[in-house]
Amino acid sequence: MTGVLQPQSFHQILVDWADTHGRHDLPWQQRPTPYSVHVSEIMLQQTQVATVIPYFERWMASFPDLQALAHATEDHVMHHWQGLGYYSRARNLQKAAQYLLEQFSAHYPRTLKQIEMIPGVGRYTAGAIVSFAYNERGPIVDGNVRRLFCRYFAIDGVPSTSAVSRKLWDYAEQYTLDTHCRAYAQSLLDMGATICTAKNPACTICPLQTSCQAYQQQRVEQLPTPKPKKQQPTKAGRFIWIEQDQQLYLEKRPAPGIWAGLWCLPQDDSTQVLEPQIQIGTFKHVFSHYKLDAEVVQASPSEDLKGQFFSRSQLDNLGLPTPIRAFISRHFN
DNA sequence: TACCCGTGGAT
DNA sequence: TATCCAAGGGT
Repeated sequence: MTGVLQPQSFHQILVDWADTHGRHDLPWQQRPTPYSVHVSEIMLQQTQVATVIPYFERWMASFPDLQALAHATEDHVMHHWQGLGYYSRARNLQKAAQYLLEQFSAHYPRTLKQIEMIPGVGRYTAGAIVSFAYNERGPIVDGNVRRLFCRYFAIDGVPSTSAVSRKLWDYAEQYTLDTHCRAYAQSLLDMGATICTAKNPACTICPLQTSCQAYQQQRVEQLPTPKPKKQQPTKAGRFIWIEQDQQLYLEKRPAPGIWAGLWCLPQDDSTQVLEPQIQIGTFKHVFSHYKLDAEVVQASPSEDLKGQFFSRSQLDNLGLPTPIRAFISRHFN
């Protein structure tokens, strides 16, 4: 039995391990700038690396810098985010570009505190930007670090609770040195992604095995403490199909709310149906916190339509929710 | 604190 | 098929 390593040793072991076994070829690791790091970190929130890569490439080609993003149309921005989910990330990213343009003349601030004031940037993302873009000291706690630390230090309790979260950030502060900052931050993420994984962790080849407290206690599979989950409700939804002259009527979804900023079939939230309606079709969709059981019914154009009619080719340049785009592609034309 | 906010990969 | 969960932040 042995205790945990001191920060210096811990740091060196991870940096050395990552030099050989870490990831070095991800698109956002090539010539990182504050902007490219910022974009990639936002896209990577709750989203797998493989999913992000093509989105990142398209984004950087269309919005190569803060100016391009700040001046882009919202529709253009949302079209680039279509399918990634959590669409407030995209709207916040553009807000951030406008904020940085106005407040900092398109130069990212240098301090963690200032970076954390950028719309959509929290404590983790601020630390990541400082680490990856500036190669300066920026503690990070994300899902990877959470898993690694909960196991390495044998931290009990649900990580999202304030007490455990505070412990995790305390360890992050204590174990983040001011040397090899970029490599260390990346090593934490790589360890979490390839060794200290949620399922079937590769303890046998882990460079921290001998001092990992969960490993010594044979509790690797039990940590971090899983959050008790509640059953998600199923909601019924009704969407309206209005077609005229080979064009389909869509409305832009308001913020806040689901699919904010995306174009969508108008939703009918009234509970009572006055008359039998012609049904175009149905679809089901699963969100992170509820299920949607939807039907789409036909209607005729009325007076006060707030949205617009679009031809099929025009739809290609809009941001639409994934299940709505799928439904339309099955039923339009 | 608890909930809101999407989608798709992995098992 | 069901469940987990993947570089979180805002309210």
